[in-house]
Amino acid sequence: MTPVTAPRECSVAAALDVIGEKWSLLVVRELILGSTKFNEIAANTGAPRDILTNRLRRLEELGVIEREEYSSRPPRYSYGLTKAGRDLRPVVMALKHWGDTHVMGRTMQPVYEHSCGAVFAPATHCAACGEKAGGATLTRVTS
Amino acid sequence: MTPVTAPRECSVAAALDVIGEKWSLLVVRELILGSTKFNEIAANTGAPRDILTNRLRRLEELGVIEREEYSSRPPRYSYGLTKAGRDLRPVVMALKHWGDTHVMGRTMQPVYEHSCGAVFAPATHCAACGEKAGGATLTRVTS
DNA sequence: CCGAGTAAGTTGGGATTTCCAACTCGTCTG
DNA sequence: CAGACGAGTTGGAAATCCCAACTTACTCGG
Repeated sequence: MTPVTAPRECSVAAALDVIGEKWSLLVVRELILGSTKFNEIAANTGAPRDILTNRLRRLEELGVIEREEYSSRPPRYSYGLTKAGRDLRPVVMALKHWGDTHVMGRTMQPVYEHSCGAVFAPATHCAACGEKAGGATLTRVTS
Repeated sequence: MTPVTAPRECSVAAALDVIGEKWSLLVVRELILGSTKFNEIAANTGAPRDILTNRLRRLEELGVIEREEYSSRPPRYSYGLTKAGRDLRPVVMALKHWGDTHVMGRTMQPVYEHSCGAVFAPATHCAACGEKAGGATLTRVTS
């Protein structure tokens, strides 16, 4: 019997521990969009430089990003996503789509066009069989 | 030419302004999982009660959740998702999947099974034509 | 050689948020 | 009447955040 005060154990919470701090996900967005250098990331996200240093270190520690020394003396580093970081793409895309439809409202045009010509809206499918994954097609295996 | 100091305008940032504060997305998760009452949400998320009050008010203001009076005298409210809130499901699912694979590592079982029998992994498809949407199939329409 | 510029941070200090435990208020329950 | 419940409030300490200025180590133009 878990004590009454124990919050739910959950991988959403675990994920948010890693990328839920302010600026973290914007850093990931920047890296997805191709920024690599400290100043670029700072300018494009608007994050304070000291906080950014913090986030970059932490994300590196946790294996989301990696930095590469592109010059020693003076030591200069560039940043990039690891596989784990690249796997955040669906998260950022989902967030982007939600922001487009529910925050930006009607004041902005949709931003992506699929190769079929339609304005892009994401639909979640099963990666194994390719079929659309609605709520009814999914069964919870663990609590 | 945009001034050097302007951060990138972006719906990801806009979305994070709404649901990027600490606890906000966990509140949404709880509502998706079916919690409706203040104490339930507080216990299951672990959020401090005063912060929770704040987040609930803000999310209501922004149209993500709504509260319903289920008893006047003493006034008691229950919480639920609006359409905008329900549309956050893909975001939470994507986050959950990422947490499962990259944070929980091998210490936990995957949690969903698709009706085809495979362990569920999400793949993003175009909602219009149903085809898989890889990076190359998408073209940016606006900056 | 001198001054300006670039890059990636550090630093100090104040402003803002968060956290926690305890308290309220009105109403049901035994 | 003595709790207990449900949904918050409150006060004050602790942790974070933000900003502007500074540092270090080069490179480039004149």
